[in-house]
Amino acid sequence: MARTRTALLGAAADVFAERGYDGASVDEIARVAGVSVGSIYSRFGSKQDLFRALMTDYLDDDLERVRAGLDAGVEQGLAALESVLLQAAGSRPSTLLDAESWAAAMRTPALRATVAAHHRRVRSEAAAMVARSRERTGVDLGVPDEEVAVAMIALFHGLVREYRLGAPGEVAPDLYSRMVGALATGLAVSAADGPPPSGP
Amino acid sequence: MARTRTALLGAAADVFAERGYDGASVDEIARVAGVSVGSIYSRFGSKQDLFRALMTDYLDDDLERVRAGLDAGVEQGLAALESVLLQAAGSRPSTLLDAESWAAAMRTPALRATVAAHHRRVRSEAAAMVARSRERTGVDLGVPDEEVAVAMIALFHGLVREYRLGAPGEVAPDLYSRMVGALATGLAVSAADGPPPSGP
DNA sequence: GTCTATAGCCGGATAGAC
DNA sequence: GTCTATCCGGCTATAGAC
Repeated sequence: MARTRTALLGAAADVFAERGYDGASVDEIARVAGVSVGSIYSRFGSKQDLFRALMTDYLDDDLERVRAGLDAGVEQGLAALESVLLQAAGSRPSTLLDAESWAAAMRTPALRATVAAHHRRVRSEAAAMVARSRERTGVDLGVPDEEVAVAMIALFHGLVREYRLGAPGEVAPDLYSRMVGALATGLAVSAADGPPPSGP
Repeated sequence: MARTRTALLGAAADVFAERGYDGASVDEIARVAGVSVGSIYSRFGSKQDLFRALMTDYLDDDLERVRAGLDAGVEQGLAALESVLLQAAGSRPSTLLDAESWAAAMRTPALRATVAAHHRRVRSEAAAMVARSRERTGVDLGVPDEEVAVAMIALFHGLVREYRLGAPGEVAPDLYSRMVGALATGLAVSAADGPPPSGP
């Protein structure tokens, strides 16, 4: 039944996250899911295919989370970004799967296109959010929305990385919202002072 | 001889980077290094110990690169940061080993302390650089140097991640220096406008 | 210290009963 | 479709000659 598929993908998420792709064993995934190895192979055909299925699922969910987070940021202001970072960093499996998706994309040509496309979708969503903010506030940042989006995303992932590795309290959770705010301010000021390549 | 050790660590860097810890085989490392598996075990005792030796080596080198990059930034200004990012992102093995070090630290308790300590050292170097810039320019950013440092590091790693995964040209190499500049400007402006929690 | 050869194990995948 | 039992290849690690 479809129930098995869900349980299997859940178990796969936990085990692949905790052990990494190569470190994970099909046996353990089956055990955690409460089914037998045979079921995995009847449904997914191979360990790689199971991983691929998990990745597409995970990336879809991730895009949804990004959308929700960005909406919160637009509607409730920068302060809301603190909870977005806390939520993302709070889920250890998600954090590890995210890293795993990047590593797999870097190492497996077949996965690279999928993951890279996901990154472009996320970037595009973030850029749209920047555009909405820009239109609402009427402040021009002087650089393409896409570039602001890339910077925001990079800062986000980099902070989650530090946040998770460090001891509790080592990285302040509201650092993200404060730095995004400062970034926006800085870009706005620079744009107002001098439109980049024009005056002598 | 010590020659073997160097060759082995070089081969280990390449293979662990390309395959990941679990995906790498001792056999392949030996083959790439041009020695036999026996030599590895006589020198390092186990695959894990070889990996640990590689990590400490890699983290030391990384700290050196950070120092060099920060010095360039301080002396030649923000524009130099473009080449720093290009250099870091230009080395595929380094990028992958960096990700591997984070993942290993997250998953292996024995490695966590080592890698976390490295991150603190990097952070502290960056904070010292921020302090030097602050003293030189006389501009106060209104937040602790450490926090600016964390943000700069996070932005850096996040951008390298996007830069490497995306197609060539998808992420502009000078985005880092521009965004760090904007961040500094934004912080300075906010600090000048209103010292955070003081006025009514 | 470095090699070759091999032990011993573990994990991915399949066969075949139900 | 799900189970159990099994195959088989590859891996880490060691033994022993040089």
